[in-house]
Amino acid sequence: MEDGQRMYSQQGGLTNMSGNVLPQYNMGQDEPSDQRKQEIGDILQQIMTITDQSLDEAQARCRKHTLNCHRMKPALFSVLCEIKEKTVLSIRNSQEEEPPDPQLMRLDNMLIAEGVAGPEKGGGSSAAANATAAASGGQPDSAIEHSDYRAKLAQIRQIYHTELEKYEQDLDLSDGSEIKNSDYEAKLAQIRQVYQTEYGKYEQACNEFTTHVVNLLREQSRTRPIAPKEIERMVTIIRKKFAAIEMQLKQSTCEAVMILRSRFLDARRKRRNFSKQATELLNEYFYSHLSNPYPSEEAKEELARKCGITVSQVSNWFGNKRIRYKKNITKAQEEANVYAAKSAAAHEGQGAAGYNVGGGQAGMYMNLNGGDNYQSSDNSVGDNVQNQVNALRHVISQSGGYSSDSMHSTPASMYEQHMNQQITPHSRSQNGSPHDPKPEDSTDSWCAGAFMQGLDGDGDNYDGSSDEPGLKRPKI
DNA sequence: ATACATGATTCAAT
DNA sequence: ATTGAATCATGTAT
Repeated sequence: MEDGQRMYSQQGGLTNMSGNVLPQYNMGQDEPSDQRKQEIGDILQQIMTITDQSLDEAQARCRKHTLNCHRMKPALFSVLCEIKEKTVLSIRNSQEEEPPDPQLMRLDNMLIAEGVAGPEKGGGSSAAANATAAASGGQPDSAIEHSDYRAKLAQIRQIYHTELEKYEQDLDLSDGSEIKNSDYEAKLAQIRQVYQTEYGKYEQACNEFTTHVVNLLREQSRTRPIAPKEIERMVTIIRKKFAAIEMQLKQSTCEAVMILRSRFLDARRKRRNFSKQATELLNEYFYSHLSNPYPSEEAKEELARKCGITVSQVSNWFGNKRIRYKKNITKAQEEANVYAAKSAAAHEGQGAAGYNVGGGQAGMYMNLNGGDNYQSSDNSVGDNVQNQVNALRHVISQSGGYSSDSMHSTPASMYEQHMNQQITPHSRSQNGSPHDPKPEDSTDSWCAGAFMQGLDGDGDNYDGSSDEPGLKRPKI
């Protein structure tokens, strides 16, 4: 802005200055006739006044023409150039070459990171190419009037504003509620597309305008002295002004991406419980493969299909299940131990008869699990037996939670099976998915067993619609 | 209001 | 790439 004004005023000043200076030069040259002097005077007059007139006046062109055709023109022109040469030194040959705006760089980086402005992903480069092509191609010829520029500038500005509005509308991802994965992709693609279109337009407008101005200056340089450097400066000034628009565009895009992102993540965070049936199926699989609860990819797919959830969700579920099962087992073991010890001390013989299977195994598993340190909420495993029973029951209900009513057919056999495996460690098999990832040995490799027996837990599963939220587990 | 249950995410290890 | 572990965030029960 400041540069522009300075430049313009400088040019204006120059011409005025020439008005002061020129006569001296002229006096130095001896002119034969009064008529010539008269003509020169006219020319000077024209030169001096031409800057006071708006160039879009109709006669401007004709004046320029007459001026150009005047036989004294070359001489005057050279003189003007000479003068300008001297004055132009003060033009502050600021090369500056300021480093790229850090904020712009930041925005650029982010856009690239989000895949909005990246080089590939299609579209971007071609849009730019189109823009430049259009800019260089759609160039009307040199003589363009001032008003044209005004109009053009106004037009550009208007386009910019309307586009910005439209853009912001697009960003309004409305449909407040759920955003699914596909939605996210779609919206991101949309943003990218809008951005690229806008950027293309921006570039086109910038180039067009720059070319116009350059051409105008070239045209004028036939009449008044304009150094190539000045034109350069002009171009950089224009670019700078357009950079503000560019910045705005990029900023808007960044904001859009951020909004989209946060909303998407929020939506993704929402937890919907699986259907009762789904949980049942999962639990069924889990407990019937307790020795090796690592479903193969195919098994996962099947489970996913049956449960109406995604494979990722199945993976999530099994991941959570395994770890929680294990945790609860240890908890149960600890507490069962305490309980067993206490009850044994209390009434020697048949102490924890009902749990003794579990208690007996607990020691085993305890060894396996070594010093486990999950954050037990209350280790105040007090003296109250009832508390412990409750705790145990709770734990058990957690672990075996699925069985409730519909599974009456299997539990015994399942656990039996499991127990057997306890005893014979290297008995993979079962439905054994042949090459499962982890445990080369089913039984004691992954936390081994459980002891939840006859106690049924209420598989506390709630109902919920099963949509397809984010897929993270197997991040492919 | 609080605690718990549970699906999802993150992070490191392999 | 898959898993275990920790953690987050939310829905539900108390």
